[in-house]
Amino acid sequence: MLTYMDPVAARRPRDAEATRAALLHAGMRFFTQHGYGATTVRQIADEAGVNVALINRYFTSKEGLFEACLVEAGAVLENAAAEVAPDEAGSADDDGVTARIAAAISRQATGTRAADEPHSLLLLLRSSGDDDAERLRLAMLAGYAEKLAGAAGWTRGDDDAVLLRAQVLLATAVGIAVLRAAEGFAPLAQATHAQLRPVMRDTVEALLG
Amino acid sequence: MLTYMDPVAARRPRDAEATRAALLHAGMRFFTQHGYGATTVRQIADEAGVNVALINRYFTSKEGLFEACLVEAGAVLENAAAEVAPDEAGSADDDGVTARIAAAISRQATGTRAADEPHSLLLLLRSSGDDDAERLRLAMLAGYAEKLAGAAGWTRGDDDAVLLRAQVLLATAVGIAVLRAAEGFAPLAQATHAQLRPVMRDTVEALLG
DNA sequence: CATGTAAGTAAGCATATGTTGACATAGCGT
DNA sequence: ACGCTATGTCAACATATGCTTACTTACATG
Repeated sequence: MLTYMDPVAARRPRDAEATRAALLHAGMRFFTQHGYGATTVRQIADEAGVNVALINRYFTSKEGLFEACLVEAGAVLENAAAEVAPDEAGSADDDGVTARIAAAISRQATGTRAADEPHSLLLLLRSSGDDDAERLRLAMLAGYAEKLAGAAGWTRGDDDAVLLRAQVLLATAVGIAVLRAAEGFAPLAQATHAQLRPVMRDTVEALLG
Repeated sequence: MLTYMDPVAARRPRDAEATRAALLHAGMRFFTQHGYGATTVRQIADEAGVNVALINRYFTSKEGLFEACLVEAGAVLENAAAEVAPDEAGSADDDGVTARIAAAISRQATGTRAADEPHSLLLLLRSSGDDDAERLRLAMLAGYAEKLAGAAGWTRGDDDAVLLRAQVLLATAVGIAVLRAAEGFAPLAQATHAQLRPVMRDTVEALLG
């Protein structure tokens, strides 16, 4: 997890860690919004207020930066998943579980991220064409779905039908993120947590209840 | 070396309409799969087996081709929507409606399109950055959601809550399309209509029932 | 202060990209 | 057969792109 610093306060001169973080942040923003191929290294460097060559210094290549962004997005998502399934394993309280999942998904979609903070789920939908990155992002998405299924009592080796339903639930979360990214898609794009949660509640209940 | 016309392709005779269609088809494939910015006009022309310059002849620019692709995707989607809501307005048979919607979404996701046939919903998620194209794709997505809501009895001016739920349903369809595009995302990516339909049945019931 | 090293900069290279304009040719009406 | 026009080809352009190389500057350490 990164702590993004105030870009003005980030004037700390010659701080390798800070510029690395700035590049990572800018990369996530652009890769999420425009995809890998449509993003240029100069855009990223400008956004980060940093020289272009430093991308290659710190991340070897554009591709390297992209993979680093994927890993970062995965870490963010890991946190979100932890919220869905607290590790107290004893909770067989189905009603509580579905409610918590619904709330988590709704909050993740409507969550007040800083305006410049990219939505991690969206980054995981972006492809660079590179096989390594492809496997990485696929594994993260699959892992997230398994975590959802796990919250409903599923474990590896169990019936695939449950996992399929969890993946459809993930699909809903993904679709909401995608459609909300399109400004003007009312009422979904402007829906608040209070409005979205009951909808998700019904959806989760239908899929994992 | 002169690249004369492919001798195997039997010298397609000069047919403006055919090459226009070939370019449109190739464009849809590439724009859908790689996005606007990551697709090059030379890729499209090669795929279509046609000279690059013809893109500009028939569509003015890469941007023009993209907009034409959006319109084409909208037309395809229009057909799919017609399947959801046959125009016989008298059907207040809620159970039949939800079942039909679920079947239509499932079929749209798992449908046996030719392998090279792009999924229209996915193209509508791609952005070129151009404002006109942006409005176009947004209107198409919104229209599709309204059609879903309409199948559940909603009409313009009614409670937004119903439209919101229809949009979440559309989000599910979108998310499924996106995740199925990622090869290896089992079991969703390999799910058949028979497997997916009951899942969608429950989802639609929960959202619009 | 001197100096070695980490951090940052500037310029350029090789290739890719969208677009254009001049040219070629097939096919049709006359 | 002749030429006209729609259709298609080719080469070039201006710029964009990812990356490397040689250079400069700040800072910690002696």
